[in-house]
Amino acid sequence: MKRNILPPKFYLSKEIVALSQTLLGKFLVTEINGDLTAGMIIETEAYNGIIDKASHAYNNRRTRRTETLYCQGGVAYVYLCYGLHHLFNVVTGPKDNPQAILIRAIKPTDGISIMLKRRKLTANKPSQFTQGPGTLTQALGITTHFDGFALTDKPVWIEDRGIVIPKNEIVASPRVGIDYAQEHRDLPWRFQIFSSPSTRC
DNA sequence: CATAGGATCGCCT
DNA sequence: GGCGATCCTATGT
Repeated sequence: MKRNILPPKFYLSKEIVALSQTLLGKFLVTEINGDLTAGMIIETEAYNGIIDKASHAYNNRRTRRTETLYCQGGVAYVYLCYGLHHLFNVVTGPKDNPQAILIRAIKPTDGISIMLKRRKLTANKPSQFTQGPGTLTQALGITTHFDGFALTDKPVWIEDRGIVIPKNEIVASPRVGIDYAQEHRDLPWRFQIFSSPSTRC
Protein backbone atom coordinates (compact mmCIF):
# COMPACT_ATOMS: atom_id res chain seq x y z
CA MET A 1 0.00 0.00 0.00
CA LYS A 2 1.31 3.40 -1.01
CA ARG A 3 1.69 5.93 1.75
CA ASN A 4 0.17 9.34 1.18
CA ILE A 5 2.53 11.50 3.22
CA LEU A 6 1.40 15.11 3.56
CA PRO A 7 3.60 17.27 1.28
CA PRO A 8 5.61 20.24 2.59
CA LYS A 9 3.16 22.70 1.06
CA PHE A 10 0.39 21.36 3.29
CA TYR A 11 2.08 23.09 6.21
CA LEU A 12 2.63 26.51 4.64
CA SER A 13 -0.83 27.93 5.30
CA LYS A 14 -1.10 30.78 7.78
CA GLU A 15 -4.68 29.78 8.57
CA ILE A 16 -3.65 27.99 11.74
CA VAL A 17 -7.16 27.53 13.12
CA ALA A 18 -8.40 25.92 9.90
CA LEU A 19 -5.24 23.84 9.61
CA SER A 20 -5.65 22.58 13.19
CA GLN A 21 -9.04 21.19 12.20
CA THR A 22 -7.72 19.74 8.94
CA LEU A 23 -5.14 17.73 10.90
CA LEU A 24 -7.94 15.85 12.66
CA GLY A 25 -8.28 12.43 11.03
CA LYS A 26 -4.71 12.45 9.69
CA PHE A 27 -2.23 9.86 10.97
CA LEU A 28 0.88 10.60 12.98
CA VAL A 29 3.45 7.89 12.29
CA THR A 30 6.90 7.05 13.65
CA GLU A 31 9.35 4.43 12.50
CA ILE A 32 12.21 3.90 14.93
CA ASN A 33 14.68 1.02 14.50
CA GLY A 34 12.15 -0.65 12.21
CA ASP A 35 9.32 -0.33 14.71
CA LEU A 36 6.33 1.30 13.02
CA THR A 37 3.74 2.93 15.27
CA ALA A 38 0.89 5.26 14.37
CA GLY A 39 -2.40 6.73 15.46
CA MET A 40 -5.15 8.94 14.11
CA ILE A 41 -5.01 12.52 15.32
CA ILE A 42 -8.17 13.19 17.31
CA GLU A 43 -7.28 16.35 19.26
CA THR A 44 -5.25 19.46 18.40
CA GLU A 45 -4.63 22.97 19.70
CA ALA A 46 -3.68 26.06 17.69
CA TYR A 47 -0.90 28.36 18.89
CA ASN A 48 -1.02 31.53 16.91
CA GLY A 49 2.53 32.86 16.95
CA ILE A 50 3.71 36.26 18.08
CA ILE A 51 0.26 37.72 18.85
CA ASP A 52 -0.86 34.80 21.05
CA LYS A 53 -0.07 35.11 24.75
CA ALA A 54 -0.32 31.33 25.14
CA SER A 55 2.42 30.76 22.54
CA HIS A 56 6.08 30.27 23.40
CA ALA A 57 6.77 32.73 20.57
CA TYR A 58 4.53 35.48 21.95
CA ASN A 59 5.91 38.94 21.28
CA ASN A 60 8.43 37.45 18.84
CA ARG A 61 10.40 35.78 21.62
CA ARG A 62 13.38 33.99 20.09
CA THR A 63 15.44 31.70 22.29
CA ARG A 64 17.31 28.48 21.69
CA ARG A 65 14.16 26.55 22.56
CA THR A 66 11.71 28.56 20.44
CA GLU A 67 13.98 28.89 17.40
CA THR A 68 12.41 25.76 15.89
CA LEU A 69 9.06 27.56 15.77
CA TYR A 70 10.57 30.07 13.33
CA CYS A 71 11.41 27.36 10.78
CA GLN A 72 9.33 27.01 7.65
CA GLY A 73 6.24 24.87 8.32
CA GLY A 74 6.54 21.10 8.11
CA VAL A 75 8.93 20.34 10.97
CA ALA A 76 8.40 19.06 14.50
CA TYR A 77 8.67 21.30 17.56
CA VAL A 78 9.24 19.06 20.59
CA TYR A 79 9.97 20.43 24.03
CA LEU A 80 10.09 19.16 27.58
CA CYS A 81 7.17 20.12 29.78
CA TYR A 82 7.17 19.98 33.59
CA GLY A 83 10.59 18.36 33.36
CA LEU A 84 9.21 15.00 32.26
CA HIS A 85 6.80 15.17 29.32
CA HIS A 86 7.85 15.57 25.69
CA LEU A 87 5.19 17.60 23.85
CA PHE A 88 4.90 17.31 20.06
CA ASN A 89 3.89 20.24 17.84
CA VAL A 90 3.59 20.71 14.09
CA VAL A 91 5.26 23.93 12.93
CA THR A 92 3.20 25.72 10.25
CA GLY A 93 3.36 28.77 8.00
CA PRO A 94 6.31 30.37 6.20
CA LYS A 95 9.76 30.85 7.70
CA ASP A 96 9.93 33.36 10.58
CA ASN A 97 6.20 32.88 11.22
CA PRO A 98 6.22 30.93 14.51
CA GLN A 99 2.79 29.29 14.43
CA ALA A 100 2.38 25.70 15.62
CA ILE A 101 -0.23 23.06 16.34
CA LEU A 102 0.00 20.94 19.49
CA ILE A 103 -1.10 17.32 19.05
CA ARG A 104 -3.03 16.45 22.21
CA ALA A 105 -4.40 12.98 21.49
CA ILE A 106 -4.33 10.16 18.95
CA LYS A 107 -6.32 6.96 18.52
CA PRO A 108 -3.78 4.12 18.30
CA THR A 109 -3.88 2.15 15.06
CA ASP A 110 -0.48 0.66 14.16
CA GLY A 111 2.06 -1.12 16.36
CA ILE A 112 -0.18 -1.15 19.40
CA SER A 113 1.86 -3.75 21.27
CA ILE A 114 4.99 -1.62 20.80
CA MET A 115 3.19 1.45 22.08
CA LEU A 116 1.85 -0.39 25.12
CA LYS A 117 5.36 -1.53 25.90
CA ARG A 118 6.71 2.00 25.62
CA ARG A 119 3.93 3.15 27.94
CA LYS A 120 4.89 0.35 30.35
CA LEU A 121 1.40 -1.10 30.16
CA THR A 122 0.47 -4.74 29.70
CA ALA A 123 -3.34 -4.80 29.49
CA ASN A 124 -4.79 -3.14 26.42
CA LYS A 125 -7.06 -0.39 27.60
CA PRO A 126 -8.44 0.28 24.11
CA SER A 127 -7.84 3.78 22.79
CA GLN A 128 -7.11 5.05 26.28
CA PHE A 129 -3.33 5.08 26.41
CA THR A 130 -2.47 7.78 23.87
CA GLN A 131 -4.76 10.53 25.12
CA GLY A 132 -2.90 13.56 26.32
CA PRO A 133 0.11 15.27 24.77
CA GLY A 134 2.62 13.62 27.09
CA THR A 135 1.38 10.06 26.73
CA LEU A 136 1.10 9.98 22.94
CA THR A 137 4.72 11.03 22.52
CA GLN A 138 5.79 8.30 24.93
CA ALA A 139 3.79 5.73 22.97
CA LEU A 140 5.24 6.85 19.64
CA GLY A 141 8.80 7.11 20.97
CA ILE A 142 8.98 10.85 20.31
CA THR A 143 11.44 12.81 22.45
CA THR A 144 13.07 16.23 22.25
CA HIS A 145 15.64 14.58 19.97
CA PHE A 146 12.97 14.89 17.28
CA ASP A 147 12.92 18.68 17.61
CA GLY A 148 13.38 20.26 14.18
CA PHE A 149 12.88 17.02 12.24
CA ALA A 150 11.05 17.29 8.88
CA LEU A 151 7.65 15.62 8.84
CA THR A 152 8.08 14.04 5.41
CA ASP A 153 10.18 10.94 6.07
CA LYS A 154 11.50 8.58 8.72
CA PRO A 155 11.54 8.68 11.70
CA VAL A 156 8.37 10.79 11.88
CA TRP A 157 5.73 11.92 9.40
CA ILE A 158 2.02 12.62 8.98
CA GLU A 159 -0.05 10.82 6.36
CA ASP A 160 -3.50 11.02 4.83
CA ARG A 161 -5.44 7.74 4.75
CA GLY A 162 -8.48 9.25 3.06
CA ILE A 163 -10.45 10.03 6.20
CA VAL A 164 -12.35 13.32 6.13
CA ILE A 165 -13.85 14.67 9.33
CA PRO A 166 -17.05 16.64 8.64
CA LYS A 167 -17.15 20.11 10.18
CA ASN A 168 -20.13 19.18 12.31
CA GLU A 169 -18.13 16.40 13.98
CA ILE A 170 -15.50 18.82 15.25
CA VAL A 171 -15.96 20.31 18.69
CA ALA A 172 -14.07 23.43 19.74
CA SER A 173 -13.25 24.47 23.30
CA PRO A 174 -10.68 26.58 25.21
CA ARG A 175 -7.09 25.38 25.32
CA VAL A 176 -5.81 23.46 28.33
CA GLY A 177 -3.31 24.63 30.93
CA ILE A 178 -2.77 28.18 29.72
CA ASP A 179 -4.51 30.23 32.40
CA TYR A 180 -1.62 32.67 32.29
CA ALA A 181 -2.55 33.77 28.76
CA GLN A 182 -4.92 36.52 29.98
CA GLU A 183 -7.33 37.68 27.25
CA HIS A 184 -6.31 34.77 25.02
CA ARG A 185 -7.13 32.19 27.69
CA ASP A 186 -10.65 31.42 26.51
CA LEU A 187 -10.16 31.35 22.73
CA PRO A 188 -11.84 28.16 21.41
CA TRP A 189 -8.72 26.83 19.72
CA ARG A 190 -8.78 23.26 21.03
CA PHE A 191 -10.33 20.89 18.51
CA GLN A 192 -11.55 17.33 19.02
CA ILE A 193 -13.41 14.80 16.92
CA PHE A 194 -16.83 14.62 18.51
CA SER A 195 -17.24 10.87 18.10
CA SER A 196 -13.81 9.99 19.45
CA PRO A 197 -13.60 8.05 22.72
CA SER A 198 -12.19 11.10 24.47
CA THR A 199 -15.36 13.08 23.92
CA ARG A 200 -17.96 10.35 23.81
CA CYS A 201 -20.45 10.36 26.67
C1' DC B 1 24.15 32.95 39.84
C1' DA B 2 19.41 32.02 41.86
C1' DT B 3 14.84 31.34 41.37
C1' DA B 4 10.00 30.36 39.98
C1' DG B 5 6.98 28.13 37.20
C1' DG B 6 5.36 25.29 33.33
C1' DA B 7 0.89 23.73 26.46
C1' DT B 8 1.27 17.06 32.25
C1' DC B 9 0.48 12.53 34.33
C1' DG B 10 -0.71 9.09 37.51
C1' DC B 11 -1.41 7.83 42.03
C1' DC B 12 -3.45 8.87 46.33
C1' DT B 13 -7.29 10.00 49.36
C1' DG C 1 -9.65 16.92 43.71
C1' DG C 2 -4.96 17.18 45.39
C1' DC C 3 -0.22 16.63 44.95
C1' DG C 4 4.54 14.93 43.89
C1' DA C 5 7.65 13.94 40.20
C1' DT C 6 11.44 16.31 37.77
C1' DC C 7 14.26 19.67 34.97
C1' DC C 8 14.53 23.04 31.45
C1' DT C 9 13.67 27.79 30.36
C1' DA C 10 13.24 32.50 31.11
C1' DT C 11 13.94 36.18 33.92
C1' DG C 12 16.12 39.02 37.25
C1' DT C 13 20.12 40.58 40.19
